[in-house]
Amino acid sequence: MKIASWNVNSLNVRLPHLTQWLADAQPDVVALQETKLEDAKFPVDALAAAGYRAVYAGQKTYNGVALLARADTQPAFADVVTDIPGLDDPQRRILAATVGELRVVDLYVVNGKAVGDEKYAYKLDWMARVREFLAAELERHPNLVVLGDFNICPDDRDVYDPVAWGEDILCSPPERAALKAITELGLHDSFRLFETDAGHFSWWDYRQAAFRRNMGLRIDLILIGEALKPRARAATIDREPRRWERPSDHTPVTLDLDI
DNA sequence: ATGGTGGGTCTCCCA
Repeated sequence: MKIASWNVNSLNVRLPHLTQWLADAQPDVVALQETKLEDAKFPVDALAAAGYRAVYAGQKTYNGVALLARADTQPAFADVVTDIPGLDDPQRRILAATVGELRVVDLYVVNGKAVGDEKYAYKLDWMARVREFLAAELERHPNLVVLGDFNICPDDRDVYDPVAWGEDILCSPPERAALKAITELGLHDSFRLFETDAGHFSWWDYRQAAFRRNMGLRIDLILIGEALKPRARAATIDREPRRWERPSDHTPVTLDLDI
């Protein structure tokens, strides 16, 4: 099966891109971020027409996450979770569900704005709470996939100009440590099982013709538990939708699993 | 250091 993650930056604007990409790439499970839609406005019918079931946790204007699964090949979603237990947070950034043999956790990690900002403190606290949640999920569900927009570059290979970027937001040592604390639970960055070179990115700023100049970052990740590691067959970053008219600033990342 | 572009509750906030 093929599993994918895509920050669409407004599902309202990007619905035509999404349905085109679903038809082209034929993923089995898709995690979306930044849908920016209230649940009542989620395009359930358009996605059903495209062959996909959906679960979603959205809000107006900001954030919003959703999971899609092919209706013809995948069973209904089960055990849906939309909040980190014990965290009272109105921001819709997490969505967990079981799809057949897989437990899937979709994350839209806090951006953080700038090192030292109050949003940065919220980011680090949120990551620590997510880590606790994932530790519990991993105990219950060995076939765990954690994917989404992590808003953290794992290391300097994931930054177009690591010297210029330095220890700024998305690359600061505390952010990287927070991500490492999650991967050290036994969650592997699947892209790095197949590609060790620098220069592979999933996000490019809209400004300064960053995409054309490949001035990007790799911040969209698909992490898999130990049990799934031997089942991983290929990981890709599909840059094609970033070339389309009026694109999201992120492009889809995928993982093929022998499952 | 600044500003560039794009999204939405659209002359401000967020990324």
